[in-house]
Amino acid sequence: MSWVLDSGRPIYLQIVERLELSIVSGQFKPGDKVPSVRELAVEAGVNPNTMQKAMVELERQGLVHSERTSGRFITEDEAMITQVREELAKKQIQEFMERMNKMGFDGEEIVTLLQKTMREGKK
Amino acid sequence: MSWVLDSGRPIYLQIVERLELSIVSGQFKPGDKVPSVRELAVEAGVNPNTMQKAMVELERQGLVHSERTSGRFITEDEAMITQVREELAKKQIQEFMERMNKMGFDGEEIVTLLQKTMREGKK
Amino acid sequence: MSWVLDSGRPIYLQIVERLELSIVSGQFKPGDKVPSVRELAVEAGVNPNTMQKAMVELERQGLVHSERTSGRFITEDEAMITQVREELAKKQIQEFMERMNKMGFDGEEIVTLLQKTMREGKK
Amino acid sequence: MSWVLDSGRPIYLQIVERLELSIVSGQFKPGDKVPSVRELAVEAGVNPNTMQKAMVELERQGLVHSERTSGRFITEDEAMITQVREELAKKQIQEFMERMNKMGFDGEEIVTLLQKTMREGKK
DNA sequence: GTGGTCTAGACCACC
DNA sequence: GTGGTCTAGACCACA
Repeated sequence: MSWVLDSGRPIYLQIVERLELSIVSGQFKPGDKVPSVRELAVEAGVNPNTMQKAMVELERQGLVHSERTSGRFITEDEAMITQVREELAKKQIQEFMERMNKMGFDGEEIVTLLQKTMREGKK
Repeated sequence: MSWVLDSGRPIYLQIVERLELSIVSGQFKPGDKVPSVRELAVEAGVNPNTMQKAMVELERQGLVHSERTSGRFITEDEAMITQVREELAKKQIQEFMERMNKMGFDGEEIVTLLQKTMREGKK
Repeated sequence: MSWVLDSGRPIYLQIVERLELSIVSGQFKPGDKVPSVRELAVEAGVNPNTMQKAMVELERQGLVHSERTSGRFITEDEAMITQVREELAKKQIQEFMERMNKMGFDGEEIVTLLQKTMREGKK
Repeated sequence: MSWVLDSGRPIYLQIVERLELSIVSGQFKPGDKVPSVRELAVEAGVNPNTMQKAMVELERQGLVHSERTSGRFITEDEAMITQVREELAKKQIQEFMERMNKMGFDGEEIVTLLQKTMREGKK
């Protein structure tokens, strides 16, 4: 048993993930201007370079694009956003099932529990 | 947007969770002797006080109990373990659904995707 | 007429290009160990971060991969190298033809001159 | 591996080359008046002395000549222009072939690729 | 020793 | 003001 106590995860990747979520969940809409690297860095309490690194990654994925002097913008390619949304979902599902499996729940049990939880949630 | 970058979560609680998992998943079995606080602290790379705090919490829950002179042991009350197992599962499920909801997936979609993932996993 | 006097080109991209050439031309062979970021940075007279940025780009392309503690290595996927070789060639050709066109040479003339140059080169 | 990162090439020579191109490509026509050194220097964002040096070189080559009081003019000797055009072309070709050779393409391959590129360009 | 990450602070080009 | 690049120097995990 050797543990990494949370968050050996690079900050810039945590930021990337948060921004991906903001985009696929519609908090940022296609075409929206993204706040400047410097602003975001201050908000997040990180160095501008770290934020920059995160933005570069988002750009590589095609979720945002930068206009030299006017800022960064969310892609207007909604198919791209949908695709990322599905990738993120898949990742969430796999991690979730891994954790559940580790606790000894098999697929059917998971589905059953999930449906039960949903039913309770509706009440 | 104001961010806490990962894990303001107290270390000892992260440890508690990991130990709970080890127990409900059967890595530690009912009646097993738990390694000494010092050993565990070294393995986890944390201060013994932190590990101690984690053990106290597990005791409070009833998952382990200490025999004054001979050390700590996993509870033999399997019902208790089962109960914790289900609580943990419920927590996982709720967190999972929260994250999925945030991405705009509703309950039905989640179940569908999950079943699809299971089918793929079997191949 | 507004000029950028050479090399507004980022250093890290110039480095990337040089390394691509070294790889596709066989100076670095598949599986070869790449000198450490720090060594390369000293040789090139740049900051290690700049060299790191270049290596990350090469990695993204798949031309090299890094082994956490033992260093970086040229990919052994020769098809990948061949592909990059062809991309680089295509780029060279297009830039060349653009320049020649700007001087008023059309395709046929270019080929003719090129063949003439080759014949002279052989003497 | 020891690198000179781009363009130790003197600025005035880079300018000379650009002006040669402007002439042989017909942007400046035989007999045209050349803008003043000051104007050109401002456009290019260089020191007037640097631009002056470039003009002197062009004069040496015979591509422009200065009329003491009325300014500088492009030569009307079209044969001279043609000659320079061919020299520039030759230089381009040689540099191009050098680069391609370095990547391991031989003459025939180069011609083949070039013709292929031309065919694609026409579509 | 390796790669990877992060910070702090600077300069540039563009508009 | 924006994004982009670069330097200098630090710390970490891994083995």
